[in-house]
Amino acid sequence: MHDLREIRENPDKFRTGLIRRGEDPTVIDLILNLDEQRRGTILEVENKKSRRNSVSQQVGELKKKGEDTTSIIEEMKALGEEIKALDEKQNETENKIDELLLGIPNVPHPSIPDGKDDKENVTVNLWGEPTKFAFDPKAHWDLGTALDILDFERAGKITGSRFTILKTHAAKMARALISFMIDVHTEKHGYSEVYPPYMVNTASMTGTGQLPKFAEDAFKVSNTDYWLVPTAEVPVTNMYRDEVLDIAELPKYHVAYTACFRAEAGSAGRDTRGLIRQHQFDKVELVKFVLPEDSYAELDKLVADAAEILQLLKLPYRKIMMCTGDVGFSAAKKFDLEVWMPSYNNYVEISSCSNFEAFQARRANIRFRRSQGAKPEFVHTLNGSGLAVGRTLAAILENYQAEDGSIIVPEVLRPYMGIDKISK
RNA sequence: GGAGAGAUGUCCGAGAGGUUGAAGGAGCCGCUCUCGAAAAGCGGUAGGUGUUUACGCGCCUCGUGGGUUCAAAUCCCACUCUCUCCGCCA
Repeated sequence: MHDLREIRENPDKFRTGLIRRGEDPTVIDLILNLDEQRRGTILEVENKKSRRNSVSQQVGELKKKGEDTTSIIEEMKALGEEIKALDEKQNETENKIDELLLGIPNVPHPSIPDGKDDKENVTVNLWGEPTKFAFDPKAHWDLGTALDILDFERAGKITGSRFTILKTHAAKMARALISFMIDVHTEKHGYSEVYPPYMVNTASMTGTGQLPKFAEDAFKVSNTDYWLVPTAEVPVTNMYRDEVLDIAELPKYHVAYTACFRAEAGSAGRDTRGLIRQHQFDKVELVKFVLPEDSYAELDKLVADAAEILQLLKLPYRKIMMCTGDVGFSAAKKFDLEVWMPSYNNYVEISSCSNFEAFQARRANIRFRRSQGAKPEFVHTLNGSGLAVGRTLAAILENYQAEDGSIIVPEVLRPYMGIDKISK
Protein backbone atom coordinates (compact mmCIF):
# COMPACT_ATOMS: atom_id res chain seq x y z
CA MET A 1 0.00 0.00 0.00
CA HIS A 2 1.11 3.50 -0.71
CA ASP A 3 1.11 6.58 1.46
CA LEU A 4 -1.86 8.76 0.58
CA ARG A 5 0.11 11.89 1.38
CA GLU A 6 2.89 10.83 -0.93
CA ILE A 7 0.39 10.26 -3.72
CA ARG A 8 -0.98 13.74 -3.10
CA GLU A 9 2.46 15.31 -3.18
CA ASN A 10 3.92 13.33 -6.04
CA PRO A 11 1.16 11.75 -8.11
CA ASP A 12 3.30 11.41 -11.22
CA LYS A 13 5.61 8.93 -9.55
CA PHE A 14 2.62 6.63 -9.05
CA ARG A 15 1.11 7.25 -12.47
CA THR A 16 4.44 6.37 -14.06
CA GLY A 17 4.70 3.25 -11.96
CA LEU A 18 1.31 2.06 -13.13
CA ILE A 19 2.06 2.89 -16.76
CA ARG A 20 5.35 0.99 -16.61
CA ARG A 21 3.43 -2.04 -15.39
CA GLY A 22 0.96 -1.66 -18.22
CA GLU A 23 -1.87 -0.65 -15.89
CA ASP A 24 -4.35 2.18 -15.97
CA PRO A 25 -3.06 5.27 -14.13
CA THR A 26 -6.41 7.04 -13.83
CA VAL A 27 -7.01 5.41 -10.46
CA ILE A 28 -4.59 8.01 -9.09
CA ASP A 29 -6.89 10.84 -10.13
CA LEU A 30 -9.83 9.02 -8.62
CA ILE A 31 -7.96 8.85 -5.34
CA LEU A 32 -6.88 12.49 -5.49
CA ASN A 33 -10.50 13.57 -5.95
CA LEU A 34 -11.71 11.46 -3.06
CA ASP A 35 -8.88 12.73 -0.91
CA GLU A 36 -9.84 16.32 -1.58
CA GLN A 37 -13.41 15.52 -0.68
CA ARG A 38 -12.23 13.77 2.44
CA ARG A 39 -10.10 16.63 3.67
CA GLY A 40 -12.92 19.10 3.10
CA THR A 41 -15.22 17.08 5.31
CA ILE A 42 -12.54 16.69 7.96
CA LEU A 43 -12.31 20.44 8.35
CA GLU A 44 -16.05 20.72 8.70
CA VAL A 45 -16.60 17.85 11.09
CA GLU A 46 -13.64 18.64 13.27
CA ASN A 47 -14.80 22.19 13.80
CA LYS A 48 -18.09 20.84 15.03
CA LYS A 49 -16.41 18.31 17.27
CA SER A 50 -14.18 20.96 18.71
CA ARG A 51 -17.21 23.05 19.56
CA ARG A 52 -18.99 20.08 21.13
CA ASN A 53 -15.97 19.26 23.26
CA SER A 54 -15.60 22.73 24.69
CA VAL A 55 -19.33 23.26 25.26
CA SER A 56 -19.65 19.86 26.93
CA GLN A 57 -16.93 20.89 29.30
CA GLN A 58 -18.80 24.08 30.10
CA VAL A 59 -21.94 22.08 30.76
CA GLY A 60 -20.10 20.24 33.49
CA GLU A 61 -18.99 23.47 35.10
CA LEU A 62 -22.43 25.08 34.85
CA LYS A 63 -24.09 22.05 36.37
CA LYS A 64 -21.69 22.17 39.27
CA LYS A 65 -22.84 25.72 39.92
CA GLY A 66 -26.43 24.55 39.66
CA GLU A 67 -27.25 26.61 36.59
CA ASP A 68 -29.80 25.71 33.95
CA THR A 69 -28.31 23.97 30.89
CA THR A 70 -31.34 22.66 29.04
CA SER A 71 -31.08 25.02 26.03
CA ILE A 72 -27.38 24.30 25.57
CA ILE A 73 -28.02 20.59 25.78
CA GLU A 74 -30.77 20.87 23.15
CA GLU A 75 -28.37 22.65 20.85
CA MET A 76 -25.66 20.06 21.41
CA LYS A 77 -28.08 17.26 20.65
CA ALA A 78 -28.63 18.76 17.22
CA LEU A 79 -24.93 19.28 16.72
CA GLY A 80 -24.38 15.64 17.62
CA GLU A 81 -26.72 14.58 14.83
CA GLU A 82 -24.86 16.69 12.32
CA ILE A 83 -21.56 15.21 13.43
CA LYS A 84 -22.90 11.71 13.14
CA ALA A 85 -24.06 12.29 9.58
CA LEU A 86 -20.75 13.79 8.54
CA ASP A 87 -18.82 10.96 10.20
CA GLU A 88 -20.77 8.43 8.23
CA LYS A 89 -20.10 10.24 5.00
CA GLN A 90 -16.45 10.42 5.95
CA ASN A 91 -16.27 6.70 6.65
CA GLU A 92 -17.69 5.93 3.26
CA THR A 93 -15.14 8.12 1.54
CA GLU A 94 -12.27 6.62 3.51
CA ASN A 95 -13.38 3.09 2.79
CA LYS A 96 -13.50 3.88 -0.90
CA ILE A 97 -10.00 5.36 -0.76
CA ASP A 98 -8.66 2.35 1.14
CA GLU A 99 -10.22 -0.02 -1.33
CA LEU A 100 -8.52 1.74 -4.21
CA LEU A 101 -5.25 2.11 -2.33
CA LEU A 102 -5.11 -1.61 -1.49
CA GLY A 103 -5.49 -2.44 -5.16
CA ILE A 104 -2.55 -0.36 -6.42
CA PRO A 105 0.66 -2.31 -7.00
CA ASN A 106 4.10 -1.22 -5.85
CA VAL A 107 6.10 1.25 -7.92
CA PRO A 108 8.77 -0.63 -9.91
CA HIS A 109 12.36 0.30 -9.12
CA PRO A 110 14.04 2.45 -11.82
CA SER A 111 16.69 -0.21 -12.37
CA ILE A 112 14.31 -2.85 -13.66
CA PRO A 113 13.55 -3.20 -17.35
CA ASP A 114 10.20 -2.23 -18.87
CA GLY A 115 8.36 -5.16 -20.33
CA LYS A 116 4.98 -6.66 -20.95
CA ASP A 117 5.39 -10.16 -19.57
CA ASP A 118 7.90 -12.84 -18.63
CA LYS A 119 9.34 -12.88 -22.15
CA GLU A 120 10.98 -9.55 -21.44
CA ASN A 121 12.70 -10.58 -18.24
CA VAL A 122 16.48 -10.25 -18.34
CA THR A 123 18.96 -13.02 -17.68
CA VAL A 124 21.58 -11.66 -15.30
CA ASN A 125 23.90 -14.66 -15.25
CA LEU A 126 24.22 -18.40 -15.62
CA TRP A 127 25.83 -20.81 -13.19
CA GLY A 128 26.93 -24.18 -14.45
CA GLU A 129 25.73 -25.61 -17.72
CA PRO A 130 22.66 -27.61 -18.64
CA THR A 131 23.35 -31.18 -17.62
CA LYS A 132 24.49 -33.42 -20.49
CA PHE A 133 23.52 -37.07 -20.64
CA ALA A 134 25.00 -39.92 -22.63
CA PHE A 135 21.50 -41.42 -22.73
CA ASP A 136 17.91 -40.25 -22.97
CA PRO A 137 17.16 -38.62 -19.62
CA LYS A 138 13.79 -39.31 -18.03
CA ALA A 139 11.38 -36.91 -16.38
CA HIS A 140 11.23 -36.98 -12.59
CA TRP A 141 7.65 -38.25 -12.60
CA ASP A 142 8.74 -41.29 -14.59
CA LEU A 143 11.89 -41.82 -12.54
CA GLY A 144 9.99 -41.40 -9.28
CA THR A 145 7.19 -43.73 -10.27
CA ALA A 146 9.62 -46.39 -11.50
CA LEU A 147 11.59 -46.19 -8.25
CA ASP A 148 8.30 -46.23 -6.31
CA ILE A 149 9.26 -43.11 -4.42
CA LEU A 150 6.59 -40.81 -5.93
CA ASP A 151 2.94 -41.83 -5.99
CA PHE A 152 0.67 -39.53 -7.99
CA GLU A 153 -2.20 -41.95 -8.48
CA ARG A 154 -2.92 -42.66 -4.87
CA ALA A 155 -2.56 -38.99 -3.99
CA GLY A 156 -5.25 -38.32 -6.57
CA LYS A 157 -7.42 -40.88 -4.87
CA ILE A 158 -7.00 -39.64 -1.34
CA THR A 159 -7.16 -35.94 -2.20
CA GLY A 160 -7.20 -34.91 -5.84
CA SER A 161 -5.07 -33.66 -8.68
CA ARG A 162 -1.92 -31.64 -7.94
CA PHE A 163 -1.10 -33.64 -4.84
CA THR A 164 1.66 -36.20 -4.44
CA ILE A 165 2.68 -38.81 -1.93
CA LEU A 166 6.43 -38.90 -1.36
CA LYS A 167 7.57 -42.37 -0.33
CA THR A 168 10.71 -43.80 1.28
CA HIS A 169 13.79 -42.12 -0.22
CA ALA A 170 11.86 -39.25 -1.74
CA ALA A 171 10.16 -38.50 1.58
CA LYS A 172 13.50 -38.69 3.30
CA MET A 173 15.18 -36.52 0.69
CA ALA A 174 12.52 -33.82 1.13
CA ARG A 175 13.19 -33.91 4.85
CA ALA A 176 16.94 -33.85 4.21
CA LEU A 177 16.61 -30.85 1.91
CA ILE A 178 14.60 -28.91 4.48
CA SER A 179 17.19 -29.57 7.18
CA PHE A 180 20.11 -28.89 4.86
CA MET A 181 18.69 -25.58 3.66
CA ILE A 182 17.78 -24.36 7.13
CA ASP A 183 21.18 -25.38 8.48
CA VAL A 184 23.04 -23.47 5.77
CA HIS A 185 20.95 -20.34 6.28
CA THR A 186 21.17 -20.37 10.06
CA GLU A 187 24.78 -21.45 10.43
CA LYS A 188 26.35 -19.71 7.47
CA HIS A 189 24.08 -16.79 6.55
CA GLY A 190 22.91 -15.60 9.95
CA TYR A 191 19.17 -16.26 9.71
CA SER A 192 17.15 -17.07 12.81
CA GLU A 193 14.83 -20.06 12.46
CA VAL A 194 11.10 -19.82 13.11
CA TYR A 195 8.36 -22.38 12.67
CA PRO A 196 5.10 -20.47 12.24
CA PRO A 197 1.44 -21.46 11.97
CA TYR A 198 0.21 -22.81 8.62
CA MET A 199 -3.01 -20.82 8.93
CA VAL A 200 -3.19 -17.06 9.14
CA ASN A 201 -6.00 -14.56 9.52
CA THR A 202 -7.29 -12.10 6.94
CA ALA A 203 -5.34 -9.20 8.44
CA SER A 204 -2.07 -11.07 7.86
CA MET A 205 -2.96 -11.94 4.27
CA THR A 206 -3.75 -8.28 3.68
CA GLY A 207 -0.54 -7.16 5.36
CA THR A 208 1.70 -8.93 2.87
CA GLY A 209 -0.51 -8.15 -0.14
CA GLN A 210 -2.19 -11.48 -0.97
CA LEU A 211 -5.52 -9.88 -0.10
CA PRO A 212 -7.81 -8.35 -1.09
CA LYS A 213 -6.81 -8.74 -4.73
CA PHE A 214 -5.71 -12.37 -4.96
CA ALA A 215 -8.21 -14.23 -2.81
CA GLU A 216 -8.87 -16.78 -5.57
CA ASP A 217 -5.24 -17.97 -5.38
CA ALA A 218 -5.52 -19.03 -1.74
CA PHE A 219 -7.41 -21.65 0.24
CA LYS A 220 -9.83 -20.30 2.83
CA VAL A 221 -10.70 -22.47 5.81
CA SER A 222 -14.47 -22.55 5.97
CA ASN A 223 -16.32 -21.18 9.01
CA THR A 224 -13.23 -19.34 10.16
CA ASP A 225 -11.29 -16.19 9.37
CA TYR A 226 -8.28 -18.37 8.51
CA TRP A 227 -6.38 -18.99 5.29
CA LEU A 228 -3.87 -21.72 4.52
CA VAL A 229 -0.50 -20.04 4.05
CA PRO A 230 0.53 -19.73 0.40
CA THR A 231 4.09 -19.08 1.59
CA ALA A 232 5.86 -18.64 4.94
CA GLU A 233 6.34 -15.01 3.91
CA VAL A 234 2.85 -14.31 5.25
CA PRO A 235 3.17 -15.53 8.85
CA VAL A 236 6.81 -14.52 9.23
CA THR A 237 6.43 -10.99 7.87
CA ASN A 238 3.31 -10.50 9.97
CA MET A 239 5.10 -11.56 13.15
CA TYR A 240 5.98 -7.91 13.60
CA ARG A 241 2.72 -6.40 12.40
CA ASP A 242 1.82 -3.29 14.41
CA GLU A 243 5.18 -3.27 16.14
CA VAL A 244 7.96 -0.73 16.45
CA LEU A 245 11.23 -2.62 16.19
CA ASP A 246 14.36 -1.66 18.06
CA ILE A 247 16.90 -0.36 15.55
CA ALA A 248 19.57 -2.46 17.28
CA GLU A 249 17.70 -5.57 16.07
CA LEU A 250 17.92 -4.50 12.42
CA PRO A 251 18.58 -6.01 10.02
CA LYS A 252 16.50 -8.94 11.20
CA TYR A 253 16.77 -12.20 9.24
CA HIS A 254 14.42 -15.16 9.58
CA VAL A 255 14.34 -18.53 7.87
CA ALA A 256 11.19 -20.64 8.06
CA TYR A 257 10.06 -23.95 6.70
CA THR A 258 6.36 -24.40 6.04
CA ALA A 259 4.15 -26.33 3.73
CA CYS A 260 2.55 -23.92 1.23
CA PHE A 261 -0.94 -24.12 -0.21
CA ARG A 262 -2.02 -22.54 -3.47
CA ALA A 263 -5.27 -22.85 -5.36
CA GLU A 264 -3.51 -22.40 -8.70
CA ALA A 265 -6.62 -20.85 -10.18
CA GLY A 266 -5.94 -20.01 -13.78
CA SER A 267 -3.18 -22.60 -14.14
CA ALA A 268 -5.46 -25.36 -15.37
CA GLY A 269 -3.62 -27.49 -17.87
CA ARG A 270 -0.17 -26.10 -17.03
CA ASP A 271 2.53 -28.31 -15.54
CA THR A 272 0.03 -31.06 -14.93
CA ARG A 273 2.65 -33.76 -14.50
CA GLY A 274 5.11 -34.14 -11.68
CA LEU A 275 6.02 -32.01 -8.71
CA ILE A 276 6.34 -28.66 -10.42
CA ARG A 277 2.90 -27.20 -9.72
CA GLN A 278 1.14 -28.61 -6.67
CA HIS A 279 -1.62 -27.40 -4.39
CA GLN A 280 0.62 -28.29 -1.46
CA PHE A 281 4.39 -28.01 -1.49
CA ASP A 282 7.25 -27.48 0.93
CA LYS A 283 9.36 -24.36 0.96
CA VAL A 284 12.14 -22.89 3.03
CA GLU A 285 11.64 -19.16 3.03
CA LEU A 286 13.98 -16.28 3.87
CA VAL A 287 12.50 -13.05 5.26
CA LYS A 288 14.33 -9.82 6.07
CA PHE A 289 13.44 -6.62 7.89
CA VAL A 290 15.98 -3.92 7.09
CA LEU A 291 16.73 -0.19 7.11
CA PRO A 292 15.35 1.53 4.00
CA GLU A 293 18.77 2.70 2.83
CA ASP A 294 20.12 -0.87 2.94
CA SER A 295 17.34 -2.77 1.22
CA TYR A 296 18.89 -3.09 -2.24
CA ALA A 297 22.22 -4.31 -0.90
CA GLU A 298 20.19 -6.73 1.23
CA LEU A 299 18.33 -7.95 -1.84
CA ASP A 300 21.61 -8.87 -3.53
CA LYS A 301 22.73 -10.76 -0.43
CA LEU A 302 19.38 -12.52 -0.25
CA VAL A 303 19.65 -13.75 -3.84
CA ALA A 304 23.21 -14.91 -3.17
CA ASP A 305 22.06 -16.80 -0.06
CA ALA A 306 19.40 -18.65 -2.05
CA ALA A 307 21.77 -19.29 -4.97
CA GLU A 308 24.32 -20.83 -2.66
CA ILE A 309 21.95 -23.71 -1.97
CA LEU A 310 21.85 -24.49 -5.68
CA GLN A 311 25.63 -24.23 -5.89
CA LEU A 312 26.11 -26.57 -2.94
CA LEU A 313 23.72 -29.03 -4.60
CA LYS A 314 25.62 -28.50 -7.86
CA LEU A 315 22.45 -27.76 -9.78
CA PRO A 316 22.80 -25.54 -12.87
CA TYR A 317 20.74 -22.37 -12.68
CA ARG A 318 20.33 -18.88 -14.04
CA LYS A 319 19.47 -15.62 -12.38
CA ILE A 320 16.70 -13.56 -13.94
CA MET A 321 15.70 -9.96 -13.29
CA MET A 322 11.96 -9.53 -13.65
CA CYS A 323 10.65 -6.80 -15.92
CA THR A 324 7.87 -4.38 -14.93
CA GLY A 325 5.21 -6.67 -16.38
CA ASP A 326 6.28 -9.68 -14.33
CA VAL A 327 7.59 -8.22 -11.08
CA GLY A 328 4.55 -9.06 -8.98
CA PHE A 329 2.00 -6.89 -7.23
CA SER A 330 3.86 -6.12 -4.01
CA ALA A 331 7.48 -6.06 -5.18
CA ALA A 332 9.53 -3.11 -6.40
CA LYS A 333 12.27 -5.39 -7.70
CA LYS A 334 12.49 -9.12 -8.04
CA PHE A 335 15.04 -11.72 -9.08
CA ASP A 336 14.11 -15.29 -9.87
CA LEU A 337 16.49 -18.22 -9.75
CA GLU A 338 15.66 -20.88 -12.29
CA VAL A 339 17.08 -24.38 -12.11
CA TRP A 340 17.86 -26.54 -15.12
CA MET A 341 15.08 -29.11 -15.55
CA PRO A 342 15.96 -31.71 -18.22
CA SER A 343 12.34 -32.82 -18.73
CA TYR A 344 11.40 -29.26 -19.65
CA ASN A 345 14.62 -28.83 -21.62
CA ASN A 346 14.56 -25.44 -19.95
CA TYR A 347 15.09 -23.55 -16.72
CA VAL A 348 12.27 -23.62 -14.15
CA GLU A 349 11.69 -21.11 -11.36
CA ILE A 350 12.90 -22.43 -8.02
CA SER A 351 13.33 -19.22 -6.04
CA SER A 352 11.83 -15.78 -6.16
CA CYS A 353 13.56 -12.97 -4.23
CA SER A 354 11.85 -9.62 -3.80
CA ASN A 355 12.37 -6.22 -2.25
CA PHE A 356 9.02 -4.78 -1.22
CA GLU A 357 10.54 -1.58 0.13
CA ALA A 358 7.93 -0.10 2.51
CA PHE A 359 4.94 -1.51 0.59
CA GLN A 360 4.25 -4.39 2.97
CA ALA A 361 5.53 -2.54 6.04
CA ARG A 362 2.97 0.17 5.47
CA ARG A 363 0.14 -2.34 5.05
CA ALA A 364 1.26 -4.32 8.08
CA ASN A 365 2.44 -1.27 10.06
CA ILE A 366 5.95 -2.53 10.80
CA ARG A 367 8.20 0.29 11.94
CA PHE A 368 11.45 1.16 13.68
CA ARG A 369 12.90 4.20 15.42
CA ARG A 370 16.28 5.64 14.51
CA SER A 371 16.80 6.91 18.03
CA GLN A 372 15.02 7.35 21.29
CA GLY A 373 12.20 9.82 20.77
CA ALA A 374 12.53 9.88 16.97
CA LYS A 375 9.44 9.39 14.82
CA PRO A 376 8.86 5.77 13.83
CA GLU A 377 9.63 4.97 10.18
CA PHE A 378 8.58 2.00 8.10
CA VAL A 379 11.13 -0.77 7.65
CA HIS A 380 11.77 -2.34 4.29
CA THR A 381 10.82 -6.00 3.95
CA LEU A 382 12.29 -8.61 1.63
CA ASN A 383 11.82 -12.28 1.11
CA GLY A 384 12.93 -15.09 -1.09
CA SER A 385 12.63 -18.84 -1.41
CA GLY A 386 15.66 -20.61 -0.16
CA LEU A 387 14.44 -22.88 -1.88
CA ALA A 388 11.20 -24.48 -3.04
CA VAL A 389 11.70 -28.04 -1.82
CA GLY A 390 9.46 -29.94 -4.26
CA ARG A 391 11.08 -28.40 -7.29
CA THR A 392 14.52 -28.96 -5.81
CA LEU A 393 13.67 -32.61 -5.33
CA ALA A 394 12.48 -32.83 -8.94
CA ALA A 395 15.66 -31.12 -10.15
CA ILE A 396 17.84 -33.54 -8.21
CA LEU A 397 16.02 -36.59 -9.54
CA GLU A 398 16.41 -35.37 -13.10
CA ASN A 399 19.90 -33.90 -13.03
CA TYR A 400 21.40 -36.71 -10.92
CA GLN A 401 19.80 -39.63 -12.76
CA ALA A 402 21.89 -42.48 -14.07
CA GLU A 403 21.19 -44.53 -17.17
CA ASP A 404 19.71 -47.40 -15.11
CA GLY A 405 17.13 -45.06 -13.57
CA SER A 406 18.89 -44.77 -10.22
CA ILE A 407 19.64 -41.41 -8.61
CA ILE A 408 22.99 -40.32 -7.21
CA VAL A 409 22.47 -38.47 -3.92
CA PRO A 410 24.17 -35.03 -3.98
CA GLU A 411 27.19 -35.07 -1.71
CA VAL A 412 25.92 -32.40 0.69
CA LEU A 413 22.76 -34.42 1.35
CA ARG A 414 24.51 -37.69 2.15
CA PRO A 415 25.05 -36.90 5.84
CA TYR A 416 21.32 -36.21 6.08
CA MET A 417 20.25 -39.29 4.12
CA GLY A 418 22.79 -41.89 5.05
CA ILE A 419 22.92 -43.26 1.52
CA ASP A 420 24.66 -42.14 -1.66
CA LYS A 421 22.34 -43.63 -4.23
CA ILE A 422 18.64 -44.29 -4.72
CA SER A 423 17.87 -47.40 -6.71
CA LYS A 424 15.32 -50.16 -6.95
C1' G B 1 -16.78 -27.37 25.60
C1' G B 2 -18.12 -25.29 30.99
C1' A B 3 -16.95 -21.58 35.09
C1' G B 4 -14.29 -17.30 36.43
C1' A B 5 -10.66 -13.10 35.93
C1' G B 6 -8.49 -9.67 32.84
C1' A B 7 -6.80 -6.38 28.35
C1' U B 8 -4.77 1.29 30.02
C1' G B 9 1.36 4.87 27.28
C1' U B 10 8.32 1.59 26.22
C1' C B 11 7.25 -1.47 30.84
C1' C B 12 4.63 -1.94 35.75
C1' G B 13 0.28 0.19 37.50
C1' A B 14 -3.95 3.79 39.23
C1' G B 15 -8.47 5.70 37.43
C1' A B 16 -15.12 3.41 37.97
C1' G B 17 -19.54 9.42 33.65
C1' G B 18 -17.45 15.90 33.57
C1' U B 19 -10.67 21.01 32.57
C1' U B 20 -7.86 12.67 32.23
C1' G B 21 -4.11 11.80 26.55
C1' A B 22 -4.55 9.78 31.19
C1' A B 23 -1.94 9.77 38.75
C1' G B 24 2.33 7.13 40.67
C1' G B 25 6.64 4.20 39.74
C1' A B 26 10.43 2.05 36.44
C1' G B 27 13.12 2.82 32.04
C1' C B 28 15.15 6.29 28.60
C1' C B 29 17.03 11.45 27.28
C1' G B 30 18.82 16.31 29.02
C1' C B 31 20.59 19.46 32.95
C1' U B 32 22.62 20.42 38.11
C1' C B 33 26.15 18.45 41.55
C1' U B 34 31.26 15.62 40.66
C1' C B 35 38.12 15.22 38.59
C1' G B 36 34.93 11.22 36.62
C1' A B 37 31.19 7.66 37.87
C1' A B 38 27.34 6.29 41.23
C1' A B 39 23.69 8.45 44.32
C1' A B 40 20.55 12.67 44.74
C1' G B 41 17.75 16.83 42.64
C1' C B 42 15.28 19.34 38.46
C1' G B 43 13.09 19.00 33.58
C1' G B 44 11.50 16.13 29.33
C1' U B 45 9.56 11.53 27.28
C1' A B 46 2.66 7.98 22.97
C1' G B 47 0.79 7.23 18.07
C1' G B 48 -2.20 8.68 13.97
C1' U B 49 -4.41 12.55 11.29
C1' G B 50 -5.84 17.64 9.52
C1' U B 51 -4.18 22.66 9.24
C1' U B 52 0.04 26.01 9.33
C1' U B 53 6.29 28.90 6.07
C1' A B 54 6.91 28.08 11.17
C1' C B 55 5.78 28.32 16.61
C1' G B 56 1.34 26.20 17.28
C1' C B 57 -3.71 24.73 17.13
C1' G B 58 -7.72 21.08 16.20
C1' C B 59 -9.58 16.03 15.80
C1' C B 60 -9.10 10.66 16.85
C1' U B 61 -6.99 6.68 19.78
C1' C B 62 -7.21 3.45 27.14
C1' G B 63 -8.02 -4.81 23.08
C1' U B 64 -11.67 -4.35 18.40
C1' G B 65 -16.51 -2.85 16.58
C1' G B 66 -21.23 -0.81 17.77
C1' G B 67 -24.67 1.76 21.33
C1' U B 68 -26.40 5.22 25.48
C1' U B 69 -25.19 10.54 26.86
C1' C B 70 -24.61 17.55 26.06
C1' A B 71 -20.08 14.69 27.70
C1' A B 72 -17.32 7.69 27.98
C1' A B 73 -10.89 4.76 29.70
C1' U B 74 -15.22 4.90 33.08
C1' C B 75 -22.24 2.67 31.56
C1' C B 76 -24.59 -1.15 27.82
C1' C B 77 -24.06 -4.94 23.69
C1' A B 78 -21.13 -8.07 20.45
C1' C B 79 -16.48 -9.93 19.15
C1' U B 80 -11.07 -11.02 19.72
C1' C B 81 -7.08 -12.27 22.69
C1' U B 82 -4.63 -13.58 27.54
C1' C B 83 -4.70 -16.02 32.35
C1' U B 84 -6.87 -19.62 36.22
C1' C B 85 -9.89 -23.97 37.32
C1' C B 86 -12.83 -28.23 35.31
C1' G B 87 -13.76 -31.54 31.10
C1' C B 88 -11.81 -33.61 26.51
C1' C B 89 -7.49 -34.51 23.72
C1' A B 90 -2.28 -35.38 19.89
